[in-house]
Amino acid sequence: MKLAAWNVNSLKVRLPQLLDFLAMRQPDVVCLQETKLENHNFPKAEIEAVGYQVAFSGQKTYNGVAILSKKPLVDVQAGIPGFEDEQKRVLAATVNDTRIVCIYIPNGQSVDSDKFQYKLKWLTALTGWLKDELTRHPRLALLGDYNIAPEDRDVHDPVAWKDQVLCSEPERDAFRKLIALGLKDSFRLFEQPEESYSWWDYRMMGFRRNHGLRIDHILLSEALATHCTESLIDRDMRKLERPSDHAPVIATLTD
DNA sequence: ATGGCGCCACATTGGCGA
Repeated sequence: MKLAAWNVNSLKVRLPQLLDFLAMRQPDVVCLQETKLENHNFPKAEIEAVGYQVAFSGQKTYNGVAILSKKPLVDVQAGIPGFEDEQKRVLAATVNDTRIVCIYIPNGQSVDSDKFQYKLKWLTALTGWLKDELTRHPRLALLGDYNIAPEDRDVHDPVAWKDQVLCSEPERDAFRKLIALGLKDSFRLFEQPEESYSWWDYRMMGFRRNHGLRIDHILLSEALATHCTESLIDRDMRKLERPSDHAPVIATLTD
């Protein structure tokens, strides 16, 4: 089973690239973030036409998440239970016996902003819910845009980014609390190229200069991690015309 | 250096992302 996560930065604009990605990589499950579409505008027919079922939770302009799957999606759940949130950032569904949790963690803007406090509260709520979810679903994958670079090696310029949003200690501590639930960062299960990133600023030729951060992740529960054979960042999608600023991340599991 | 790019909307400028 091949799992993927991709922040598309507007599915309306990026639908052709998504269809190319599906055709080229043939993922079994894809978690999308920043669809930026209300549900009635979701391109359901176009995606179903190429062999995927879809579940989505969107809103106008900002946020929005979706799960695509070749196999049926069951027990679909939007949002974190018990956590009031207008922003559409979480979607969970079961595929076969695997629980797929698609997340778009808040950006936080800057460490001294209200949005940063929202990010930390959000992460606490997510972690509390996942602890329960893991007892119900030992086979669980947590995929998406985390807006956290877990370590300095995930940052092109750790000195410039030190204590800045996406790299600060409170955010990295929240990431470690997710790991402490028994989740593995699939990317780090394998030897990887130096300076591997999943997001590059559109500005100042960020991609060409590889000025990036690794903030998109696929975390796997122990039961899934032992079956993971590959995990990579698909930089090819970032090279296309009108790319998303994020590259897809992919993890492959044996059945 | 608070610039730069890309997307969106009560749009032709401002908010937001990361």
